[in-house]
Amino acid sequence: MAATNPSFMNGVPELLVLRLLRNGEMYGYQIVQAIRDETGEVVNLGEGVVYPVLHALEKSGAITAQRRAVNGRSRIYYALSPAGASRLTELTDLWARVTGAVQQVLVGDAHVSLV
Amino acid sequence: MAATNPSFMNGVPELLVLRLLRNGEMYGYQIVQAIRDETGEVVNLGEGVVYPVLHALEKSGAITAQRRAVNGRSRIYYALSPAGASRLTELTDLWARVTGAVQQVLVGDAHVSLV
DNA sequence: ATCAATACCTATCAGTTCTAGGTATCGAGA
DNA sequence: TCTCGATACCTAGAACTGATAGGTATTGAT
Repeated sequence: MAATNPSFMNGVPELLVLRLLRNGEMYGYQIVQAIRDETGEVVNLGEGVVYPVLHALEKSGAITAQRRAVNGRSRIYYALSPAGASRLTELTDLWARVTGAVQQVLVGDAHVSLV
Repeated sequence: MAATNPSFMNGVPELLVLRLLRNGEMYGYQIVQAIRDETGEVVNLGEGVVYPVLHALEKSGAITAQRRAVNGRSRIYYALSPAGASRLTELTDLWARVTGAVQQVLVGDAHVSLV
């Protein structure tokens, strides 16, 4: 990151996880699948990516964890905290700003070579 | 990267540089400023980022370099090669796919928690 | 004479994602 | 019964890349 530059797509996993949790609690394995499914497999984050993100988010207080047994399977359900909601808003804004800025370059013809 | 996952925003600097050069040749310092200006300072890539990208692109044959003196200043002008144009198309597509996929998650309400 | 701007460069740090494993349970099918 | 795929969790280390922080040299303005 840096005060100057908004760490590009770094944080995309974080953004996706937070956004998914906004619709209700989910557990890790489910999140992994949801990301794969909802993006039409364009984005396919492995468990090795998602779990550490979840742990970091929990540690930072953005989400809360609650172990629960369902169908004889132990799952850890995560829920968005108020702090997490703020963080989500923040990241969503950043995402919009950055993609918008890049898009502007992609579309624009501002620059014209005068050699 | 990986066969499975399209290295997120990694490559944004590369994408921006290639796109700028599509409008005509430019030199490094100019590119740094163009990125800053055209993105309204949202994206501000330092010279330490841009120059290495230029060198890598030249090495891979995506752009060609030509040293020229202008106003007593030595500049290295870069121009897009056909290979670079292909690469640009490729990256632009990837960019659209990834941002589209993320957007889909950001907007969608597909997931509903049934607990 | 100094200092900001121009114009180039590289080495190293820092941060994240990806890979590649590992454990354990459940249910279906051979 | 035994196996194997799916479910569900986890971590360590590799790999990549952008960011930082320097460095050199010239021009032109104060």
